[in-house]
Amino acid sequence: MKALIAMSGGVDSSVAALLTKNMGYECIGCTMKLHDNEDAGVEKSKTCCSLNDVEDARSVAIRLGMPYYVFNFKDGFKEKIIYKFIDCYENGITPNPCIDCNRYMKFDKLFERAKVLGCDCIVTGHYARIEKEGDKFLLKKGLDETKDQSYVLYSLTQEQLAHTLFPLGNLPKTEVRKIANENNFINANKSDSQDICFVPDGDYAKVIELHSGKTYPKGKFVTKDGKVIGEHKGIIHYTIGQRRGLGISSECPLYVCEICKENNTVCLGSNEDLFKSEADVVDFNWICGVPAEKYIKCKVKIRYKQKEQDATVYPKGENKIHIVFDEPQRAITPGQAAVLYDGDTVLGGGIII
RNA sequence: UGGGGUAUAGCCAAGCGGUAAGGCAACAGACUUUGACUCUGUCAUUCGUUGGUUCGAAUCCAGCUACCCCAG
Repeated sequence: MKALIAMSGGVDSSVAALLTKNMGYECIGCTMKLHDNEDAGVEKSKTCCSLNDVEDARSVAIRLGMPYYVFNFKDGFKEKIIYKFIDCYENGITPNPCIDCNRYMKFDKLFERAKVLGCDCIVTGHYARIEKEGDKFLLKKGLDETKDQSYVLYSLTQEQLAHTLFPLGNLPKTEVRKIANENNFINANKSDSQDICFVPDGDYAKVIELHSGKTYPKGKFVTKDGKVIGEHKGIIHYTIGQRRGLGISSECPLYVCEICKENNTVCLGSNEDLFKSEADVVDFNWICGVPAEKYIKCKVKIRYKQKEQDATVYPKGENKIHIVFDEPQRAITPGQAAVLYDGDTVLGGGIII
């Protein structure tokens, strides 16, 4: 059996590579070159695919005695992730590029590449599990609840699940670090990645302006009854539920309640104003391949790092659902993923509109 | 121009003779493979200004300045 291992240069994928090799697979290590942070004039090591990261990945691959390649996926990444990211923000929507990257890069382009190289499966360092039940593959949470990444993998199909390995799914993060240390991996104590990889300094709006070549017009901050209370910096700077950076002082903290692209306005209100009980979700992927036949009671996560919430889900055709939460949820945000769980098992997920 | 009122941080604001609360904003950390939320921390040696009274003044008194209101 032959495996293509996606190595970011971090601890997780390095340990995943080791474990895959130990399972007896013939392994090929690779790193996807997705963008150039160096171009943006930033060199920060906390992100994926910088030169340093490539060197770290290569170092581990060599130590493990496996061939190692760097794939240039910059064009595809720009097309599928960065441009979509920009498009969302321009329309007052808040994207999750990590999910798109998994979907279009790791489990599509890289998947294709694996086939070309004659690999039977691809391997990543995600904290999630794949189990087979009958003739269906199940996507389950990582055993380490604090690191579980099943949320960002909801788009996987049966075909992809059948040819994917998540060697870290059963391990706690502490154990992964320990294995890395025991094997003297160069990145054993490297900090976890965070922030959007193509936005290394946290200023995503600047990156949008850089890539789009546009500037975005200022507009009005309004209250829900239409009163103008200030000027915003352009709608790309805001997301639902946001408090920081509004620059408006008032009796109580103000939060972004609504972004209106048509009027170029941002509606502000209190924390209470953010709670809603229903959401519509499109582009929905049922992991098992077929929609539920009727409504189901399950748990739903509407953002990464949120405890899943009880809800009733109504399937609407092949790839849409309507969600009614038992308790109103704070800041249900268009563009973010809603992922359904039955216990540890991911039922599916889609994009909130 | 008369009469009255108010001046405390970027904004709002407590303080009423004993050594500058609090909220909002901002900033810095923590958290986090998205954006957010959240949490922690920082943020007036000085109270419009100049004098006076007092052991001690943001607090009391007087002048000046600015703004607001009512008259005209």
